[in-house]
Amino acid sequence: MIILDYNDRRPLYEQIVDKISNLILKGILKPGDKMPSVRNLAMELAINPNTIQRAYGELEHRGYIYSVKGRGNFVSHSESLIQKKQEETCWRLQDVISEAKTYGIREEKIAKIVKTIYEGGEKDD
Amino acid sequence: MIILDYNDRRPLYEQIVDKISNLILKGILKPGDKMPSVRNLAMELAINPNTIQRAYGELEHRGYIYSVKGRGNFVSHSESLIQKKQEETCWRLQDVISEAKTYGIREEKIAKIVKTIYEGGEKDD
Amino acid sequence: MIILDYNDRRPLYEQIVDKISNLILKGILKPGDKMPSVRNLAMELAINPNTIQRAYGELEHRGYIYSVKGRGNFVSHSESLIQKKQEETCWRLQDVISEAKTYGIREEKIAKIVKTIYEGGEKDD
Amino acid sequence: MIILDYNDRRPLYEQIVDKISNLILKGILKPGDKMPSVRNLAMELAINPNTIQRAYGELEHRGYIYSVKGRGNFVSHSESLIQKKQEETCWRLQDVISEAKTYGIREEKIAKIVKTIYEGGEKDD
DNA sequence: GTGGTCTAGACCACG
DNA sequence: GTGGTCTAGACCACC
Repeated sequence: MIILDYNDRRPLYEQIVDKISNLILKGILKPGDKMPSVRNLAMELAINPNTIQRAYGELEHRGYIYSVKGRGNFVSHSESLIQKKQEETCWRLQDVISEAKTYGIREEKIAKIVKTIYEGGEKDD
Repeated sequence: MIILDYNDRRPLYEQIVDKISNLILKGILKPGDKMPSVRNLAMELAINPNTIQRAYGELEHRGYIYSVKGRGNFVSHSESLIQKKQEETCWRLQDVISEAKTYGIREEKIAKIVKTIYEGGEKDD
Repeated sequence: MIILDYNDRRPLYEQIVDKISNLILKGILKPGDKMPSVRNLAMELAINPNTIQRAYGELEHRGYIYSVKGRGNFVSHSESLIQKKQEETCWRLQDVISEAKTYGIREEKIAKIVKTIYEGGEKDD
Repeated sequence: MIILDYNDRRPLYEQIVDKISNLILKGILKPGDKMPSVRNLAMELAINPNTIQRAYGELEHRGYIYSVKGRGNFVSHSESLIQKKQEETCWRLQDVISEAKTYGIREEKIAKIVKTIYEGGEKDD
């Protein structure tokens, strides 16, 4: 379900946070679902439980999951999260498009990219 | 000419590389121009000369400048660089737009963002 | 009668101790009343009987209830308990008010809060 | 400057976060001040550097400090923080006062406590 | 079995 | 020297 990239310069725990929060935002992990236990996921990914712990801590901090001692971690019943993600994505869009303009990429080129993505297919990291 | 952001979590040398390469790509620093000396720039930015050295090294590595022993560093007569930058930007565009699609941002929304950026002039960090 | 909050980070048994001791202090459970049996309450709350057992143990330890072998648990004929609770609350009052002072909350503000609470009736978690 | 209480049930890192954020809110640590280095503070408190690291991480997360790699941690130029603290304190005030009412503490009693604290002295944990 | 905290010690990147 | 990440292994509280 999660694949770590050891060439990625970002820390492992951050990769995990990203991957899992995406799974939640996309609805693959649903509110109330039980997350894999810290130790299990650590084994599965062949990394130290502390690293998972940290990722889960961050996810809890950001409101994606909540933990119940002695029971496990669960996906939270978040609502506004998807909205927040959308806003953030809009900011990034503006950044990249401004950059594109600065370096002389033509407006039509962007339109074309948008079109191929929204019509054709997918691309799902 | 360059302002460092100490809150930025990226290393200083990377910020400098970014800023200078942008100045070159935008044509503000022109091919053949002499770069400020390592020691001068270090003084001006109030940081360690090692850090400038490293930034210049990286810039040379990427082909933005070249150094002449005993004379200083100079902006390269690069052409393919801007093209490379454009390609890179295109990849980022595709990434972000795919993400936008995934999280349910509508195609028109993006078109609108593109339009406002390409019509009104703005944003030139 | 009791609602557990799985988001609360405190242990379940502590929540139960709190809730029940409050019911006793408020006079909703009266001295001599029979407590629900461990197994019944466990079923009702859909949790492990061990947890109830532990809560009852703690309540007995604090003098809120007493147990009679083979017959069940009963609310104590406590008097000093409410006094103890009052004292404890006074300490907390002092703490919070001192803190309020430290961070520049004005005396009148507190007076206002006290007034609204003691006049309007409210808040009975 | 900081004293740890090993009897306190809260984790060490949380105690540290509390203590330091209070020092900042009270103005004892001023914006821009350099924090003690992770290793130094760890030595001074005779605990593991990781624990300090975690406390600093949390403080950064909450906006009290910011870190510059290779340079150190610094108190941030926060503004709204004190306001946030005040609001939080107000909520706690309401909680405790409601509780006081529930357990039959008289309004005058509270007024008296407030008065002695705001007139007489201190109490500064 | 679960999560949570802490220690000890290592390694990296940055200045 | 600084902060940041990760591992290994321990111990605790809770269920």
